[in-house]
Amino acid sequence: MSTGLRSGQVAEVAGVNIQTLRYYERRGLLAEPERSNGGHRLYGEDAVTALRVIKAAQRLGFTLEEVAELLEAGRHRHGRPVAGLQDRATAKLAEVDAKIADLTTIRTALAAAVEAGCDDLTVCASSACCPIPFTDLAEENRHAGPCC
Amino acid sequence: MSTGLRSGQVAEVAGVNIQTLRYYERRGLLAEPERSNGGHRLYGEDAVTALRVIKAAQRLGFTLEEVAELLEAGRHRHGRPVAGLQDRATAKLAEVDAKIADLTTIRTALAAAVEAGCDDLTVCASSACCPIPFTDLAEENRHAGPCC
DNA sequence: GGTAAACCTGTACCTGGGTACCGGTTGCAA
DNA sequence: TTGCAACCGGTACCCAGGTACAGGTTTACC
Repeated sequence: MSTGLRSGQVAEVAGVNIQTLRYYERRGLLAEPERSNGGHRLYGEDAVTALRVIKAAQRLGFTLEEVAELLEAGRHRHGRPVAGLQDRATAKLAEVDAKIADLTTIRTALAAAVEAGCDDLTVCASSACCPIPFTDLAEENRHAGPCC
Repeated sequence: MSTGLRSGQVAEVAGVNIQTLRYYERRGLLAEPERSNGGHRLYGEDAVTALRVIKAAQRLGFTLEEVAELLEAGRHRHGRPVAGLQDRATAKLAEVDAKIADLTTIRTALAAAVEAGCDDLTVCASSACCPIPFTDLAEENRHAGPCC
């Protein structure tokens, strides 16, 4: 049996904190590795791959909870696609689109404020000529997303 | 002197929680209002405006801390523009642009994964034909922003 | 066999933006 | 005047995704 990588090495290679490894293990994202006689963790190369997958999924907008489910499903899939991966990815895509749209609105307002040379927010708020759409901004729900 | 609005009314009109009013007061975002003899808060109409400003600024991407600074600066400006409002808005604009760019990258990867009908992330990670750019995703720093 | 670095577990803390609960007052109307 | 809703201050808790610290063991190298 290969001796395996120690936690510090895995953390270094994957660019994460050692504590994060243990955190992911607790959260069920990372399989429990072998141990040395003394109880130190000994990881296989696959742990590094697993970390890359987690990081990538996170970047794609999945929460750790969702990543855990996806990985769990992958663990006992038998040739079949992971339940809902396609659906979830499609839903995420819609979320990302919504976020982009929202940020674009924000961007427009911000650009207008810069353009108009806004001086003081409080004054702006009670001046008719300020381009910042205070009311609209306050009204749209804050964390864009067609979410639950 | 006008009797003023009670906290429940302000909260209702501005669409925030009563606790939030007190929270903003603690954070220095909302001026301390008058009090009734019994110690109940009595707000003027301007409090509602102030809340709209805060909410708008938040939506524009400023943190409460930044909003507090901006308002504080506005409080003792004497005709001059608020120190740095233009600069900060411009910087925010750049941040927002960076975020949009980042989300666009994400969107592309996500769309590719959907398009390719990806089945299982773990399998994808070790298959050369998967379009998800695992390495790139993991490498780009996670919270897009040219920030500090 | 000594010693320093790496590792172990468990628990507490961090950020940001609030929200909830508690036991005790006030305000207002009938 | 009595009753109940609204309010008060203070403190604790929520979310996600980690990070830090304390105090004790193990590993690795000389």
